[in-house]
Amino acid sequence: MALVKEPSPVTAKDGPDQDGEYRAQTRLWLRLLACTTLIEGELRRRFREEFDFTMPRFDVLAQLDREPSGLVLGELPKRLMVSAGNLTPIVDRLVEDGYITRTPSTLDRRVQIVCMTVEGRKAFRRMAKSHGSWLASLLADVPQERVNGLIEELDELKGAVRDALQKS
Amino acid sequence: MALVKEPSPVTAKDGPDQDGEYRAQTRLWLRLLACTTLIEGELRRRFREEFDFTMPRFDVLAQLDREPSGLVLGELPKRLMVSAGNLTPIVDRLVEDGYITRTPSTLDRRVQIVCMTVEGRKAFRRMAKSHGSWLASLLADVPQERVNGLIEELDELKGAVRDALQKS
DNA sequence: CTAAATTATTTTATACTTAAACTATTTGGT
DNA sequence: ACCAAATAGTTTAAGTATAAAATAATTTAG
Repeated sequence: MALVKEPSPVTAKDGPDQDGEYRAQTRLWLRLLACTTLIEGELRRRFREEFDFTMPRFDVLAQLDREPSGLVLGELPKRLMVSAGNLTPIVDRLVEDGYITRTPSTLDRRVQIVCMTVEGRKAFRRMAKSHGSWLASLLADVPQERVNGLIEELDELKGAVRDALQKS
Repeated sequence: MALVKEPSPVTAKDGPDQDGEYRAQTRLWLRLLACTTLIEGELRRRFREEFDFTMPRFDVLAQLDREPSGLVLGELPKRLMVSAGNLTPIVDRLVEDGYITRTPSTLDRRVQIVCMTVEGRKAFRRMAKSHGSWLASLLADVPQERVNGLIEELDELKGAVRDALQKS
Protein backbone atom coordinates (compact mmCIF):
# COMPACT_ATOMS: atom_id res chain seq x y z
CA MET A 1 0.00 0.00 0.00
CA ALA A 2 2.57 2.53 -1.14
CA LEU A 3 0.90 5.86 -0.63
CA VAL A 4 3.97 7.85 -1.39
CA LYS A 5 6.41 7.90 -4.21
CA GLU A 6 9.77 6.82 -2.91
CA PRO A 7 11.51 10.07 -1.92
CA SER A 8 13.78 10.90 -4.79
CA PRO A 9 17.30 11.64 -3.55
CA VAL A 10 17.31 15.40 -3.78
CA THR A 11 20.81 15.59 -2.33
CA ALA A 12 21.97 18.43 -4.53
CA LYS A 13 19.52 21.24 -3.95
CA ASP A 14 18.43 21.03 -0.36
CA GLY A 15 18.99 24.04 1.81
CA PRO A 16 20.32 24.56 5.30
CA ASP A 17 17.54 22.44 6.80
CA GLN A 18 18.29 18.78 6.67
CA ASP A 19 14.59 18.04 6.91
CA GLY A 20 14.70 16.03 3.78
CA GLU A 21 12.12 15.96 1.07
CA TYR A 22 8.61 17.32 0.76
CA ARG A 23 9.56 20.74 1.99
CA ALA A 24 7.42 22.59 -0.52
CA GLN A 25 4.35 20.50 0.23
CA THR A 26 4.80 21.05 3.93
CA ARG A 27 5.25 24.75 3.41
CA LEU A 28 2.11 24.94 1.32
CA TRP A 29 0.20 23.18 4.05
CA LEU A 30 1.49 25.56 6.69
CA ARG A 31 0.48 28.59 4.58
CA LEU A 32 -2.94 27.14 3.96
CA LEU A 33 -3.39 26.52 7.65
CA ALA A 34 -2.12 29.95 8.63
CA CYS A 35 -4.46 31.76 6.24
CA THR A 36 -7.44 29.73 7.34
CA THR A 37 -6.67 30.14 11.03
CA LEU A 38 -6.22 33.87 10.65
CA ILE A 39 -9.46 34.44 8.80
CA GLU A 40 -11.42 31.94 10.84
CA GLY A 41 -10.38 33.57 14.10
CA GLU A 42 -11.51 36.96 12.93
CA LEU A 43 -14.81 35.68 11.57
CA ARG A 44 -15.47 33.82 14.79
CA ARG A 45 -14.71 36.87 16.85
CA ARG A 46 -17.08 39.03 14.84
CA PHE A 47 -19.88 36.49 14.81
CA ARG A 48 -19.59 36.38 18.54
CA GLU A 49 -19.41 40.08 19.08
CA GLU A 50 -22.03 41.22 16.62
CA PHE A 51 -24.51 38.38 16.69
CA ASP A 52 -23.60 36.23 19.66
CA PHE A 53 -23.50 33.35 17.21
CA THR A 54 -20.92 30.73 16.29
CA MET A 55 -19.61 29.68 12.90
CA PRO A 56 -20.83 26.09 13.02
CA ARG A 57 -24.32 27.35 13.72
CA PHE A 58 -24.05 29.76 10.82
CA ASP A 59 -22.79 26.98 8.57
CA VAL A 60 -25.84 24.88 9.29
CA LEU A 61 -28.16 27.77 8.50
CA ALA A 62 -26.22 28.44 5.30
CA GLN A 63 -26.91 24.92 4.10
CA LEU A 64 -30.58 25.12 4.96
CA ASP A 65 -30.99 28.51 3.34
CA ARG A 66 -30.56 26.90 -0.05
CA GLU A 67 -33.14 24.21 0.65
CA PRO A 68 -36.60 25.71 1.05
CA SER A 69 -38.14 22.29 1.60
CA GLY A 70 -35.56 21.31 4.19
CA LEU A 71 -32.87 18.71 4.31
CA VAL A 72 -32.56 15.20 5.62
CA LEU A 73 -30.54 15.58 8.80
CA GLY A 74 -27.97 13.11 7.57
CA GLU A 75 -27.09 15.38 4.67
CA LEU A 76 -25.62 18.00 6.95
CA PRO A 77 -22.57 16.14 8.20
CA LYS A 78 -21.69 15.23 4.61
CA ARG A 79 -22.01 18.75 3.29
CA LEU A 80 -20.28 20.40 6.20
CA MET A 81 -17.56 17.78 6.46
CA VAL A 82 -18.08 17.29 10.16
CA SER A 83 -18.98 14.17 12.09
CA ALA A 84 -22.59 13.29 12.67
CA GLY A 85 -22.35 13.22 16.43
CA ASN A 86 -21.12 16.75 16.31
CA LEU A 87 -24.27 18.08 14.74
CA THR A 88 -26.72 16.69 17.23
CA PRO A 89 -26.18 19.35 19.91
CA ILE A 90 -25.80 22.11 17.35
CA VAL A 91 -29.10 21.24 15.71
CA ASP A 92 -30.67 20.83 19.15
CA ARG A 93 -29.71 24.34 20.04
CA LEU A 94 -30.86 25.85 16.75
CA VAL A 95 -34.23 24.18 17.20
CA GLU A 96 -34.40 25.39 20.78
CA ASP A 97 -33.66 28.92 19.65
CA GLY A 98 -36.32 28.78 16.98
CA TYR A 99 -34.09 29.07 13.91
CA ILE A 100 -34.93 25.66 12.51
CA THR A 101 -37.41 22.82 12.92
CA ARG A 102 -36.73 19.10 13.10
CA THR A 103 -39.53 16.75 12.04
CA PRO A 104 -39.39 12.96 11.81
CA SER A 105 -40.17 11.57 8.40
CA THR A 106 -43.44 9.66 8.18
CA LEU A 107 -41.99 7.19 5.72
CA ASP A 108 -38.92 6.21 7.70
CA ARG A 109 -39.00 6.92 11.37
CA ARG A 110 -35.24 6.92 11.60
CA VAL A 111 -35.03 9.93 9.32
CA GLN A 112 -35.49 13.52 10.37
CA ILE A 113 -36.05 16.55 8.21
CA VAL A 114 -34.57 19.86 9.28
CA CYS A 115 -35.95 23.07 7.87
CA MET A 116 -35.29 26.73 8.45
CA THR A 117 -38.03 28.81 10.06
CA VAL A 118 -39.04 32.24 8.85
CA GLU A 119 -37.14 33.92 11.69
CA GLY A 120 -34.19 31.64 11.03
CA ARG A 121 -34.10 32.75 7.45
CA LYS A 122 -34.34 36.38 8.42
CA ALA A 123 -31.53 36.06 10.95
CA PHE A 124 -29.41 34.16 8.46
CA ARG A 125 -29.76 36.80 5.75
CA ARG A 126 -28.68 39.49 8.12
CA MET A 127 -25.64 37.55 9.28
CA ALA A 128 -24.72 36.41 5.78
CA LYS A 129 -24.57 39.99 4.63
CA SER A 130 -22.12 40.91 7.38
CA HIS A 131 -20.16 37.74 6.79
CA GLY A 132 -19.68 38.73 3.18
CA SER A 133 -18.60 42.23 3.99
CA TRP A 134 -16.18 41.08 6.68
CA LEU A 135 -14.52 38.83 4.15
CA ALA A 136 -14.47 41.60 1.60
CA SER A 137 -12.77 43.88 4.08
CA LEU A 138 -10.22 41.24 5.08
CA LEU A 139 -9.44 40.51 1.44
CA ALA A 140 -9.76 44.06 0.20
CA ASP A 141 -6.08 44.32 -0.71
CA VAL A 142 -6.00 41.12 -2.69
CA PRO A 143 -6.51 42.01 -6.36
CA GLN A 144 -9.65 40.62 -7.90
CA GLU A 145 -7.81 38.49 -10.47
CA ARG A 146 -5.71 37.02 -7.73
CA VAL A 147 -8.87 36.12 -5.84
CA ASN A 148 -10.34 34.47 -8.90
CA GLY A 149 -7.08 32.70 -9.66
CA LEU A 150 -6.87 31.34 -6.15
CA ILE A 151 -10.44 30.10 -6.26
CA GLU A 152 -9.60 28.07 -9.32
CA GLU A 153 -6.28 26.79 -8.04
CA LEU A 154 -7.74 25.78 -4.71
CA ASP A 155 -10.58 24.03 -6.45
CA GLU A 156 -8.07 21.96 -8.35
CA LEU A 157 -6.06 21.36 -5.23
CA LYS A 158 -9.15 20.14 -3.46
CA GLY A 159 -9.87 17.79 -6.31
CA ALA A 160 -6.34 16.47 -6.29
CA VAL A 161 -6.44 15.84 -2.55
CA ARG A 162 -9.81 14.15 -2.81
CA ASP A 163 -8.50 11.88 -5.53
CA ALA A 164 -5.48 11.04 -3.44
CA LEU A 165 -7.73 10.16 -0.52
CA GLN A 166 -9.92 8.02 -2.73
CA LYS A 167 -6.97 5.98 -3.86
CA SER A 168 -5.72 5.25 -0.35
CA MET B 1 -14.62 53.09 11.47
CA ALA B 2 -15.50 52.04 7.96
CA LEU B 3 -13.95 48.63 7.55
CA VAL B 4 -15.52 47.98 4.22
CA LYS B 5 -15.68 49.88 1.05
CA GLU B 6 -19.27 50.80 0.45
CA PRO B 7 -20.67 48.02 -1.70
CA SER B 8 -20.59 49.32 -5.21
CA PRO B 9 -23.98 48.87 -6.87
CA VAL B 10 -23.27 45.85 -9.02
CA THR B 11 -26.84 45.69 -10.25
CA ALA B 12 -25.97 44.81 -13.80
CA LYS B 13 -23.82 41.72 -13.62
CA ASP B 14 -25.08 39.67 -10.71
CA GLY B 15 -26.08 36.12 -11.43
CA PRO B 16 -29.05 34.01 -10.40
CA ASP B 17 -28.11 34.40 -6.74
CA GLN B 18 -29.27 37.68 -5.35
CA ASP B 19 -26.63 37.35 -2.60
CA GLY B 20 -25.26 40.69 -3.49
CA GLU B 21 -21.63 41.64 -3.53
CA TYR B 22 -18.50 39.97 -2.25
CA ARG B 23 -19.29 36.69 -3.93
CA ALA B 24 -15.73 36.04 -5.05
CA GLN B 25 -14.27 36.75 -1.62
CA THR B 26 -16.77 34.45 0.00
CA ARG B 27 -16.05 31.73 -2.53
CA LEU B 28 -12.34 32.03 -1.93
CA TRP B 29 -12.90 31.70 1.78
CA LEU B 30 -15.02 28.59 1.31
CA ARG B 31 -12.36 26.99 -0.89
CA LEU B 32 -9.66 27.82 1.59
CA LEU B 33 -11.69 26.32 4.38
CA ALA B 34 -12.58 23.23 2.38
CA CYS B 35 -8.95 22.51 1.46
CA THR B 36 -7.77 23.00 5.00
CA THR B 37 -10.54 20.90 6.50
CA LEU B 38 -9.92 18.10 4.04
CA ILE B 39 -6.19 17.94 4.65
CA GLU B 40 -6.44 18.54 8.37
CA GLY B 41 -8.91 15.73 8.81
CA GLU B 42 -6.66 13.28 7.03
CA LEU B 43 -3.56 14.38 8.92
CA ARG B 44 -5.40 14.12 12.21
CA ARG B 45 -6.64 10.67 11.35
CA ARG B 46 -3.17 9.43 10.49
CA PHE B 47 -1.51 10.97 13.52
CA ARG B 48 -4.05 9.19 15.61
CA GLU B 49 -3.79 5.84 13.88
CA GLU B 50 -0.04 5.68 13.43
CA PHE B 51 1.25 7.49 16.46
CA ASP B 52 -1.70 7.92 18.80
CA PHE B 53 -0.85 11.60 18.82
CA THR B 54 -2.78 14.76 18.07
CA MET B 55 -1.91 17.68 15.84
CA PRO B 56 -1.77 20.35 18.54
CA ARG B 57 0.72 18.23 20.43
CA PHE B 58 2.77 17.81 17.28
CA ASP B 59 2.63 21.54 16.63
CA VAL B 60 4.10 22.26 20.04
CA LEU B 61 6.92 19.82 19.46
CA ALA B 62 7.55 21.32 16.03
CA GLN B 63 8.11 24.72 17.59
CA LEU B 64 10.43 23.34 20.23
CA ASP B 65 12.40 21.30 17.75
CA ARG B 66 13.81 24.49 16.31
CA GLU B 67 14.83 25.81 19.71
CA PRO B 68 17.53 23.63 21.25
CA SER B 69 17.70 25.85 24.32
CA GLY B 70 13.96 25.83 24.82
CA LEU B 71 11.29 28.48 24.60
CA VAL B 72 9.57 30.77 27.03
CA LEU B 73 6.15 29.24 27.51
CA GLY B 74 4.46 32.45 26.50
CA GLU B 75 6.00 32.27 23.05
CA LEU B 76 3.99 29.20 22.13
CA PRO B 77 0.53 30.75 21.98
CA LYS B 78 1.89 33.55 19.80
CA ARG B 79 3.62 31.26 17.35
CA LEU B 80 0.85 28.73 17.14
CA MET B 81 -1.92 31.32 16.99
CA VAL B 82 -3.88 29.67 19.76
CA SER B 83 -5.00 31.06 23.08
CA ALA B 84 -2.76 30.74 26.09
CA GLY B 85 -5.27 28.91 28.22
CA ASN B 86 -5.43 26.28 25.57
CA LEU B 87 -1.80 25.36 25.87
CA THR B 88 -1.74 24.69 29.58
CA PRO B 89 -3.29 21.21 29.42
CA ILE B 90 -1.43 20.34 26.22
CA VAL B 91 1.91 21.24 27.73
CA ASP B 92 0.92 19.45 30.94
CA ARG B 93 0.34 16.29 29.04
CA LEU B 94 3.53 16.52 27.00
CA VAL B 95 5.51 16.95 30.22
CA GLU B 96 3.68 14.06 31.80
CA ASP B 97 4.49 11.88 28.80
CA GLY B 98 8.17 12.84 28.93
CA TYR B 99 8.39 14.65 25.60
CA ILE B 100 9.24 18.02 27.07
CA THR B 101 10.31 19.64 30.33
CA ARG B 102 8.96 22.75 31.98
CA THR B 103 11.30 24.68 34.28
CA PRO B 104 10.62 27.98 36.03
CA SER B 105 13.06 30.71 35.14
CA THR B 106 15.41 31.73 37.93
CA LEU B 107 15.34 35.37 36.86
CA ASP B 108 11.60 35.82 36.70
CA ARG B 109 9.59 33.31 38.58
CA ARG B 110 6.49 34.02 36.56
CA VAL B 111 8.21 32.69 33.47
CA GLN B 112 8.60 29.07 32.52
CA ILE B 113 10.93 27.59 29.98
CA VAL B 114 9.79 24.58 27.99
CA CYS B 115 12.35 22.39 26.31
CA MET B 116 12.20 19.18 24.31
CA THR B 117 13.70 16.06 25.85
CA VAL B 118 15.90 13.66 23.95
CA GLU B 119 13.04 11.20 23.60
CA GLY B 120 10.76 14.03 22.60
CA ARG B 121 13.11 15.00 19.85
CA LYS B 122 13.40 11.45 18.66
CA ALA B 123 9.64 10.98 18.60
CA PHE B 124 9.17 14.29 16.84
CA ARG B 125 11.64 13.44 14.08
CA ARG B 126 9.90 10.19 13.40
CA MET B 127 6.49 11.83 13.23
CA ALA B 128 7.69 14.79 11.19
CA LYS B 129 9.00 12.45 8.55
CA SER B 130 5.65 10.75 8.19
CA HIS B 131 3.87 14.08 8.30
CA GLY B 132 5.93 15.25 5.35
CA SER B 133 5.30 12.14 3.33
CA TRP B 134 1.58 12.20 4.05
CA LEU B 135 1.41 15.71 2.70
CA ALA B 136 3.49 14.75 -0.28
CA SER B 137 1.13 11.92 -1.04
CA LEU B 138 -1.96 14.09 -0.64
CA LEU B 139 -0.48 16.75 -2.90
CA ALA B 140 1.25 14.38 -5.28
CA ASP B 141 -0.94 15.39 -8.21
CA VAL B 142 -0.43 19.11 -7.77
CA PRO B 143 2.40 20.17 -10.09
CA GLN B 144 5.47 21.48 -8.34
CA GLU B 145 5.20 24.97 -9.88
CA ARG B 146 1.61 25.18 -8.78
CA VAL B 147 2.69 24.29 -5.26
CA ASN B 148 5.35 26.97 -5.30
CA GLY B 149 3.00 29.49 -6.83
CA LEU B 150 0.39 28.84 -4.18
CA ILE B 151 2.93 29.20 -1.40
CA GLU B 152 3.75 32.64 -2.67
CA GLU B 153 0.17 33.71 -3.28
CA LEU B 154 -0.95 32.52 0.11
CA ASP B 155 1.95 34.31 1.74
CA GLU B 156 0.77 37.52 0.16
CA LEU B 157 -2.80 36.79 1.09
CA LYS B 158 -1.78 36.25 4.67
CA GLY B 159 0.06 39.56 4.64
CA ALA B 160 -2.93 41.34 3.18
CA VAL B 161 -5.26 39.90 5.79
CA ARG B 162 -2.88 40.74 8.58
CA ASP B 163 -2.66 44.32 7.35
CA ALA B 164 -6.42 44.53 7.18
CA LEU B 165 -6.65 43.28 10.74
CA GLN B 166 -4.08 45.76 11.90
CA LYS B 167 -6.05 48.64 10.51
CA SER B 168 -9.29 47.65 12.19
C1' DC C 1 9.87 51.85 49.40
C1' DT C 2 5.32 50.70 48.90
C1' DA C 3 0.81 50.99 46.03
C1' DA C 4 -0.59 50.38 41.53
C1' DA C 5 0.01 48.72 37.05
C1' DT C 6 1.80 45.09 34.26
C1' DT C 7 2.98 40.49 32.85
C1' DA C 8 2.91 35.28 32.82
C1' DT C 9 0.23 31.66 33.55
C1' DT C 10 -3.76 28.96 35.17
C1' DT C 11 -8.61 28.31 35.93
C1' DT C 12 -13.41 28.38 34.64
C1' DA C 13 -17.35 28.31 31.70
C1' DT C 14 -19.02 27.30 27.31
C1' DA C 15 -18.82 25.30 22.88
C1' DC C 16 -16.98 22.37 19.19
C1' DT C 17 -14.87 18.01 17.50
C1' DT C 18 -13.97 13.22 16.69
C1' DA C 19 -14.27 8.20 17.34
C1' DA C 20 -16.66 4.69 19.00
C1' DA C 21 -20.47 2.55 21.29
C1' DC C 22 -25.35 2.42 21.42
C1' DT C 23 -30.60 2.57 20.12
C1' DA C 24 -34.14 2.31 16.97
C1' DT C 25 -35.73 1.22 12.52
C1' DT C 26 -35.74 -0.67 8.07
C1' DT C 27 -34.42 -3.94 4.54
C1' DG C 28 -33.04 -8.31 2.29
C1' DG C 29 -32.36 -13.10 2.23
C1' DT C 30 -34.20 -17.35 3.35
C1' DA D 1 -42.58 -14.26 8.57
C1' DC D 2 -38.05 -14.13 10.59
C1' DC D 3 -33.53 -12.75 11.52
C1' DA D 4 -29.02 -10.73 10.11
C1' DA D 5 -27.09 -6.74 8.15
C1' DA D 6 -27.44 -2.03 7.12
C1' DT D 7 -28.84 2.75 8.14
C1' DA D 8 -30.12 7.13 10.85
C1' DG D 9 -29.30 9.33 14.68
C1' DT D 10 -27.79 10.00 19.64
C1' DT D 11 -24.73 9.44 23.44
C1' DT D 12 -20.29 9.19 25.64
C1' DA D 13 -15.45 10.00 26.52
C1' DA D 14 -11.44 12.51 25.56
C1' DG D 15 -9.46 16.34 23.67
C1' DT D 16 -9.28 21.13 21.63
C1' DA D 17 -10.67 25.96 21.55
C1' DT D 18 -11.92 30.64 23.16
C1' DA D 19 -12.87 34.42 26.36
C1' DA D 20 -12.78 36.09 30.63
C1' DA D 21 -11.70 35.94 35.46
C1' DA D 22 -8.34 34.73 38.86
C1' DT D 23 -3.69 34.17 40.76
C1' DA D 24 0.92 35.17 41.35
C1' DA D 25 5.20 37.57 40.54
C1' DT D 26 7.50 41.51 38.94
C1' DT D 27 8.08 46.25 37.60
C1' DT D 28 7.13 51.04 37.84
C1' DA D 29 5.75 55.52 39.76
C1' DG D 30 5.21 58.48 43.20
